[in-house]
Amino acid sequence: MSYKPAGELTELPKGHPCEECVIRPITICRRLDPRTLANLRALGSPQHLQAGQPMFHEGDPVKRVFMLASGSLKIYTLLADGRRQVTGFMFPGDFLGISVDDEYAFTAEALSDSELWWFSRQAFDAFVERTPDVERELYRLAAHELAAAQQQMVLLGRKTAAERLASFFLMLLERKERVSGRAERRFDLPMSRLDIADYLGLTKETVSRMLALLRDRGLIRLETQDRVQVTDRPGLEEMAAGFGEV
Amino acid sequence: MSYKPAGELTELPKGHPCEECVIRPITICRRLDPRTLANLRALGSPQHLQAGQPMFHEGDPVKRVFMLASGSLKIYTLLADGRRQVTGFMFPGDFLGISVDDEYAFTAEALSDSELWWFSRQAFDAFVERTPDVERELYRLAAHELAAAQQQMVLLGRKTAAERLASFFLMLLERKERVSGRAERRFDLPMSRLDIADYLGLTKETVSRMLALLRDRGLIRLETQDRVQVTDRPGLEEMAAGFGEV
DNA sequence: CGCATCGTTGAAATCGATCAAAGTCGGTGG
DNA sequence: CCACCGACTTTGATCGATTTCAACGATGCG
Repeated sequence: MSYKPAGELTELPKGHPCEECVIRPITICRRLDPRTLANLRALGSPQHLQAGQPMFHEGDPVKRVFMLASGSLKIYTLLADGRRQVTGFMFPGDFLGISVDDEYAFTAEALSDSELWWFSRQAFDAFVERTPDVERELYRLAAHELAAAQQQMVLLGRKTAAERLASFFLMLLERKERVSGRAERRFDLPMSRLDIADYLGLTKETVSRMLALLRDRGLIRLETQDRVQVTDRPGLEEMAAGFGEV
Repeated sequence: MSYKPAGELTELPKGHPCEECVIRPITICRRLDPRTLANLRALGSPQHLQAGQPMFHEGDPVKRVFMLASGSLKIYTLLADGRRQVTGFMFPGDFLGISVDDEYAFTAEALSDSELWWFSRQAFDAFVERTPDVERELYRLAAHELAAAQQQMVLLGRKTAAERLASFFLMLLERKERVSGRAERRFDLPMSRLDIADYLGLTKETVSRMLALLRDRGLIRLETQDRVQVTDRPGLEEMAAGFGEV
């Protein structure tokens, strides 16, 4: 195991504006800048995940901290009878696994072949202990994620199926823009229709139908099954905000 | 204005297990112990809110940090056409208002006549700056709240109306137990049926019907319109977990 | 090329929403 | 003390958005 002292993780961009930060419940999922990412590659231990392979399960003890280097993951919780709620997706650069509890309250599973680096939990904790500013950074990230969680509650509690899908697409587009730093017109859907449905509190059939609806209204175009082009962004934003129909 | 230097806020119980901690999106809502509460009463400035009166609105600049001393509040977000999602309720001892952003992304409104104490945002920030352990405490609280937010996503995305109400009741009961430190059989509903509906992503009529259903199944009894007695807790827990019917 | 998986589309069913009316509660004033 | 008023809650009947069930189509891999 090529683990190195956590004290070397000083390259974490503490003052970074971090608008693209994403934290998962009881986790930090954070987009790191490329330079830092390169540094972390050297410090952590690599791990490969094939598409569909779980990174950990609900109830697993929390022993590691992860950073996703390539690929994508879904994070979900199951009810006893199999109903599933996807609570988030992870993309390259996201950081995950910090927790105050002893067990994961969810499962993380690779959507596509993925590569990640990990650090032992206790070493990371020690690093945080030694580096006071990181504490603030973690808190700031958590606060951002709380805001995102609140938005998702509005989506799940009060938005229609079409509004949910429009909101989801805008989220993916905006995230891509924050990462690339420039306006984007298209984005990928690395997850299945079922994954999207379980994220939006719908069924895969409804997702498929709403996809057709957005397409027929000229808001989007499906370049391929897993690639979307936004053809009318203001229209999509109206739809997401609840002005799609009266 | 009787504001005092934030440096005197050293009575915050940093090592406190904090299982009853509640944080609202972009906020910390934290149950403080009675001794600390007494200290804060002396340090902060008091404010009264009558039932129905908003504490602040979405878009207000975040200038203060609040602690609820008595009464209760609801926190909600509105969509453009008036649809409302209540994202949380605040109870005595909860702490609220820490944010990394400059504006509130929600509205907080008193459910009943309430009393709260506030501290200026910058003074509180300065206090946090000066007291490194508080940073960790804040982060720990945020992580707890993220776990709660995830649970709420499962509720809103995948639970039936009856399951939502059962889950909500158990939440209120468990919260009361954490605060009192002993088993409880009853709890109050300071919020209206509409508030409950907007929290659970339902309508007030459905809430009323599900209330009748839980009552008719012998899981609860309505002592008064706003006071519930749990008569079959295992049954209520089954219902909340999704085993109510197959 | 054929199979398996995933996605789309159609028809019927259902849960919760909406519309409507009656009941309850607390407060107010006669 | 009681009658009335208004707001909230409950209950009933119907409606509709989304789900469920079913079949068909597309895509990708061996």
